[in-house]
Amino acid sequence: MNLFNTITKTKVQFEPVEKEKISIYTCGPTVHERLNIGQFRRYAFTDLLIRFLEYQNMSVNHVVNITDYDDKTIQGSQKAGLSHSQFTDQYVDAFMEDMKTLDIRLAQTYPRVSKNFDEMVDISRDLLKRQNAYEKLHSLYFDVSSLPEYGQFSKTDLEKIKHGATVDLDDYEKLNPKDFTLLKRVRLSELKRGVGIKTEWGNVRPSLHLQCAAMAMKYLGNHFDIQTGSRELIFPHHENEIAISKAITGSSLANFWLHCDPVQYDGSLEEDSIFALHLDRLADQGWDAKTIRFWLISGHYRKTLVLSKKAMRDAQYTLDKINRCLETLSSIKQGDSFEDIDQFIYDINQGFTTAMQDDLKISGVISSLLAHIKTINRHINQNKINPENAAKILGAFEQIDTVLHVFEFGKKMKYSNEVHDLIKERESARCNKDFQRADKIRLKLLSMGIRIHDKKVNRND
RNA sequence: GGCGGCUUGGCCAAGGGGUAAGGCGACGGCCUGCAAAGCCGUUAUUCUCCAGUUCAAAUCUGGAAGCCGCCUCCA
Repeated sequence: MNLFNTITKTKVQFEPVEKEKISIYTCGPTVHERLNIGQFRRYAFTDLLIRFLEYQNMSVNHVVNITDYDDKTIQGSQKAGLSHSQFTDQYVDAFMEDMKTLDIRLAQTYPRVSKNFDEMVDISRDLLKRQNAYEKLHSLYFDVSSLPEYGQFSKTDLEKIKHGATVDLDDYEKLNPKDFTLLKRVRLSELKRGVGIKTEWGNVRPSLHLQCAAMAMKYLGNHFDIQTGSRELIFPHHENEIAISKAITGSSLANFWLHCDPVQYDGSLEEDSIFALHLDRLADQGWDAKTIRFWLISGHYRKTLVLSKKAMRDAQYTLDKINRCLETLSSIKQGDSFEDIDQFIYDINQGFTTAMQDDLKISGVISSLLAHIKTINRHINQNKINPENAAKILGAFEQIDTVLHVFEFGKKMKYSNEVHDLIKERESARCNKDFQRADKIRLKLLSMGIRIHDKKVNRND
């Protein structure tokens, strides 16, 4: 399998450190607010990766950190008048709930920053000893000049970056603006609220870079397989994480670094900004969780994904098309035998596997699926599929869905009695050629959200 | 100001030296009581623009424009 590795900036054959036992770290959320839909792309593409590795019989140990201790959570809890854990717990719960809704495979571990301070302090001490870090006014900073390869990962030329472009340099006391914070001394007001970890340098809180580096090393070791994140994390966050790791162990932490592109929102979903588009806001607008999931994974992870009403509608159309076909397959009672069914099943599997192995090329997956759907529909039209054939095909799609998790199988329609009666009534009206009445019932059913497809299985759309 | 990425039909999206997959939409046909669904067919002489290399460029090279990301406390 090939993956695009940010270290080499090319697609590289993926070789696990330990055969069939893959370790993956993903930069998790800061729990000071509800995540918006765009922020889930990172987890969605990682989900696709993990489930595909598992599809290929590898076991995956996945770690996602929870940043529950930083400026935003500290300030947020103060503002809300809650204890730190009261404040962060509600957003951790919301995050887990949303992950469940999006059917994203749970990680093995969700370590919290607030429970792993010791390792962060240890690393800082180590860096200080190795002279990769220095103390200034009760804060610890990483000395970037101590690491010659610093900047290579993100292709950053330190001579050319504009210092203070995104932060106010007056807030820092670093020797060199290029250096980054490891441990930051807490403010007096924060100290009074009990914020901060006691160390030999004073009461401090860890920087994001130190947090991720420490937890990745603690839970997955000094050298593991894959770290995933979003493109905007490459610099400075991942560059700094790698710097910490290189200074201590000489390794770049993960062998493979994967980054997804951002989500762009066009403003067509009842909110001006994507920040207001939480998962439940989309649900309120009638978008199904599987549709949202399909939209999230349906664009290649290294391409900008557009969020719009049309994009959601397109996702739903495509998904419906596939589901309709699957549903028809499952209702086949008799038919002629599908010629070369085993070859056809093989093609379905190959189409999927080949595309996924090429850096998770989901567009290839979808176009292959749709081509096969077309073939299946053609055979159904000609009555050239028998129940055994249908079961085999459904089995192949079920296999694929262990990775995608978007299809609907054997969705048993729980029609109310009223609906049942209406459908029956319409059938008899049609038999009696009372089409006016039949059409009226069809309209009524439609208003109830039920679409009638004659000569096919009645289904709820 | 620096670094990096992207730009393919009305829209979404493949292809990455050999003559433009697929989906949505639109149009025509089959099926249907009519629809819907499904099937069949049509829909880019051309890939943001300009120049170059080549027998051959959407694909390679150089330049321009537009959009996007990052520039050390957003993760």
